[in-house]
Amino acid sequence: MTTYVNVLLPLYLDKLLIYRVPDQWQGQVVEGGRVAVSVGKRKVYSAIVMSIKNIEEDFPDTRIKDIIEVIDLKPIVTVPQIRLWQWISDYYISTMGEVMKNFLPTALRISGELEDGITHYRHKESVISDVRLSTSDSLRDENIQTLSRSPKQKEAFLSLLKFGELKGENIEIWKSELLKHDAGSTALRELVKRGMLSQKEELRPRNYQVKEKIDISANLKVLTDIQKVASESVSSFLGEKKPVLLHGISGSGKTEIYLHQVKTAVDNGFQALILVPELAFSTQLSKRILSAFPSDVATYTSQDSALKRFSTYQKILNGEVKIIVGTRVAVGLPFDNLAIVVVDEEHDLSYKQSDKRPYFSARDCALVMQNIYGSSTLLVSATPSIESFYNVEMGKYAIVKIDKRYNEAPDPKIKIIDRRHIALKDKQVYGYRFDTRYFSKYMLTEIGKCMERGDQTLILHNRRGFASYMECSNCGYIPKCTQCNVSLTYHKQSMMLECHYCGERRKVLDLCPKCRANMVLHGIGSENVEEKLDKYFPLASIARLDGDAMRRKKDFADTLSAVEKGEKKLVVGTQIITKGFDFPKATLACVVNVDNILNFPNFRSEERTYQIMTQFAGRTSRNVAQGEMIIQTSQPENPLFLQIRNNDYLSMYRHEIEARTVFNYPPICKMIQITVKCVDSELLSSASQDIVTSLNSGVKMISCSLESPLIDKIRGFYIENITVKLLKIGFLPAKESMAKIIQQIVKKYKNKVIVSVNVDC
DNA sequence: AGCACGCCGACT
DNA sequence: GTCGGCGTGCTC
Repeated sequence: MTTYVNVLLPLYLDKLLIYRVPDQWQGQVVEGGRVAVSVGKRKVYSAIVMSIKNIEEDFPDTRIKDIIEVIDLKPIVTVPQIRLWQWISDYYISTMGEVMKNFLPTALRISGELEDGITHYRHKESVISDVRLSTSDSLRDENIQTLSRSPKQKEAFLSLLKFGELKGENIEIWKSELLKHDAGSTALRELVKRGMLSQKEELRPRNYQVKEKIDISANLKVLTDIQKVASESVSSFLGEKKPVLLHGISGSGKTEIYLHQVKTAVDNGFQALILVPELAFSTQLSKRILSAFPSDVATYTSQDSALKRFSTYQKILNGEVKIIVGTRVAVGLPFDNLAIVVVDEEHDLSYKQSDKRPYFSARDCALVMQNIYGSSTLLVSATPSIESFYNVEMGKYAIVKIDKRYNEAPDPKIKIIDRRHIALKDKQVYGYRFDTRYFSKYMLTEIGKCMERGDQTLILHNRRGFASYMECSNCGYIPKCTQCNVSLTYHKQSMMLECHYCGERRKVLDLCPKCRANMVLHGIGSENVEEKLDKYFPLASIARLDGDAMRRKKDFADTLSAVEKGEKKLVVGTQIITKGFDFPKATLACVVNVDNILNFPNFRSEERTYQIMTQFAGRTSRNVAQGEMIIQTSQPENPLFLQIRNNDYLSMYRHEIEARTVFNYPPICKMIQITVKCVDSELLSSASQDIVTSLNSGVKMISCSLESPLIDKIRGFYIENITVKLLKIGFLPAKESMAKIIQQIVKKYKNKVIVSVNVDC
């Protein structure tokens, strides 16, 4: 009788591998636990045991290796968790190995190599090497006496007594812990020399407490009458196991409502998951959620340290934590009795993983989790995604609306300015030529008034850098990236031309390299907006919050706290300033050029513009006073602006659904994007043409079109997109035939072109 | 996806 | 003679 295991490896592999369990590990392997195995010639991985088989005679295949060791005696994954992973792998046309790689914290993996037949590897997580210090408890007073003339050593010794734990006759503590409590390492060395301390190197479990900073005194607020009514109808729909879309304007207290729902679940002994957008963690939102619950709560995001993620993962398994506040990766955690999944800011694009496989949507996972875990789904937004609202209209979701603000603040006043007239009309007033092209007289006047009031102004500009591109005034030469088909962005502060796609940087050119004529600047970036405003309002202190500023974490935090304190009167920023930061003193929001967002070539750009504008306007309504938003555009006749002004979500929705029906876009159909990349443009076009042909003959679909994207070359790879539209079939995996054909194609063109498939993009 | 194996050009 | 280019095929 021999035991074999089928294991899942964190590799791009769509099958399980079989290993033999040698006698020494008999009876110790467990389904859902990890084993260490060697793969190929020299790699060692930790693999998850998916099934165990006992067979009378030996397996015929001689390639089968033995497992190296058993790592877990208890499962580290749960059955529903694996079912969700499997759904993600099937639906998004990925592999289980990749899904595992995406969701299993790195600390639960092994790194190692096989050398000369000997395995050198270590568990990243379980133990770290530390020094255990101990001192005799009975000699404590005597020792303190002796140390009276060595203040440093005495301090260290007292810390040990204070923070150490009593173990039999001795008081013990880990050295690394003690060093955190004002004990110097020299002092400790002396104490050891004097014989008052003994030290021993030991392996220490890594799973020590990572405490969240939680304000225990804070708790859930009592709901207002309006909130109570909404909360009760949410409860009753969720009771019927219907997903609920909670549609409430900003400032209506949606957070309080879902926190009460979460509390109910946890009070009944269940787990709860609150999903938040990626950027929400630098904002008030996560602090507010964390402060609402005195214990049982942990965060889980890809920005948390590996150690912290490991610790949180274990705590969920051990039942030490009931509530998870996390970004999209948190859907892959080992829940087992999950009662509710809340998706806050449900429309946010960061719920879709778009930078690496699997290209999953955490919002859609939340709905699938309802089938897997039996949990309820609560989607929350002030500006729901068209998809979710469509599902309400189709009767799949229930909707609960709140139209009233918590503090009864009036709607912000929204003014639309025609950019086409700015240069002509306002030029004479200011006498400048260049500068007045970008700010209307109205906008500048309002900013001035806002400053006089002592309030803050937020200025949104969706482009980083100083100028979009440089051009030769004589021959029209434009500096472009060598690796990507885009013009380089001019960054004045660093005096560099930078590619926003691959990061390539070059020195700024003063003269055209071809004809030695002067170079001129075109387009305006956030750096330039900041500079221009500084000219108009020389006495104001201006903060810039954009990707460039955010890269330096410390500076960003400093700027943010200055902004939150109200020290900065003008705040210039890219999209991040529209998200959940609190600007307590902001009463004016300006959009320099909304067309940058609106003209983005994507079928969702109008929806996004509506969402961003509404969210941005909401930044000014934290106050009781009426806020104002000014939007500059070259197409004020676009009905979208009327919808934004009137806060008329429904009209926007109807308009969008009509357009998407005519042009056949989601949510009317299911859309899959296949991206084909290759360094050789000829090979690329023949391969992608071939892919379209085989899809057309093999899959039943509405349409399949091939087009070059706007940026058709990035990092030296030429790119073509194939857009496939299929009939909507809910959350069933893309038709098996589709997946199969795509897999065949990927195989056929392997090492020639790179094919990636993005479902529901 | 990695990564090793394998078969042909320019070098100490 | 060898180093190393990247085409091909496998991972129990």
